Amino acid sequence: MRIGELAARAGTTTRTLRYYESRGLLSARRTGNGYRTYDESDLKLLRQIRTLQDFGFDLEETRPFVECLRAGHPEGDSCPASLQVYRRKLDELDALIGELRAVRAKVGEQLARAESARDGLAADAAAPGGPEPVCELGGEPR
Amino acid sequence: MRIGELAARAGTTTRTLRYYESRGLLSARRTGNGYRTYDESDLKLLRQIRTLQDFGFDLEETRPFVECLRAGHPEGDSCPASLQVYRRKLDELDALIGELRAVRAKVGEQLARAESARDGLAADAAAPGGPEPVCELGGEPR
DNA sequence: CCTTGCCTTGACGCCGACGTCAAGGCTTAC
DNA sequence: GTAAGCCTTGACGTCGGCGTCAAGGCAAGG
Repeated sequence: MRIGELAARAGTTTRTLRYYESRGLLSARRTGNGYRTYDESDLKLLRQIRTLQDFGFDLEETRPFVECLRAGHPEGDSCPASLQVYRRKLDELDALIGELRAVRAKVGEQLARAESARDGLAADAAAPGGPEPVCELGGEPR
Repeated sequence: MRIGELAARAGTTTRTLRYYESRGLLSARRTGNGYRTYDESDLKLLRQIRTLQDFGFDLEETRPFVECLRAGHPEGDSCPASLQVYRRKLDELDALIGELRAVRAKVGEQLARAESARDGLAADAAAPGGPEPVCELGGEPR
């Protein structure tokens, strides 16, 4: 099949396929007139890349999977290098999720504080004296 | 104070401050020789921006906080527009965290599947008999 | 023959938040 | 006077993953 069909079947664009080729992730045979041709194995490879991309892997991280498939393995993750990428990605995800939860907690705190400050503005103004009763909600949302 | 000192006190660079100014987030008086000058309120404003940036807010999202401070409010989040940004960010974070957890689960699954496939492979190889039982486990695409 | 619809390579555009270099001016210290 | 260390504006570079032209070639149908 030619590039347009492959792109359509993989749910992407020809531009993307040429880009992958430029990055050395996808290769193509050529017909007499210079057109790229692909077969089912290329589609499989492409789908592997797209799946990983959907998971948030960047292109370079898909390379081991691609090479694994090219080496004749049944799946892109049939090779140790691919498993390593999985593991690294899991660590990254855990770290990122942790950071995001910490940020979420802080932003939640800020919101609560700011809201109670607004609510408490009248109360504070009415009750002078004590040091800022600034909302001790240590509560974690979620 | 001049731009270098402000940058140092805020833990950032002069380039960043000029960039903020170009984006209309930070303003500066000028001395006779054209140098920018800042005061403590500018530092406060800048720190507000940096804090939000650390939380992952993009620059545009800090604008309401900046305008709130400029309007004379004691805190950048003393204004409704800022609270709205907080709420939007909380929603975004929740959504993002949810997606990441879903991805984490899927990647974890893939890893487990691939690892057990490898284990199975070894077992198959160790077992004398069939010639090349190359992995019929898991989901075949297509 | 002409249009339509594929395909080719090449190259610039985009986004965000700056980094980095260029070329030059002011001030202060020695 | 001259070097050091600030400052100025302007402009191009970075990173990823493509989008979007531009200019042209090839194949098939009417």
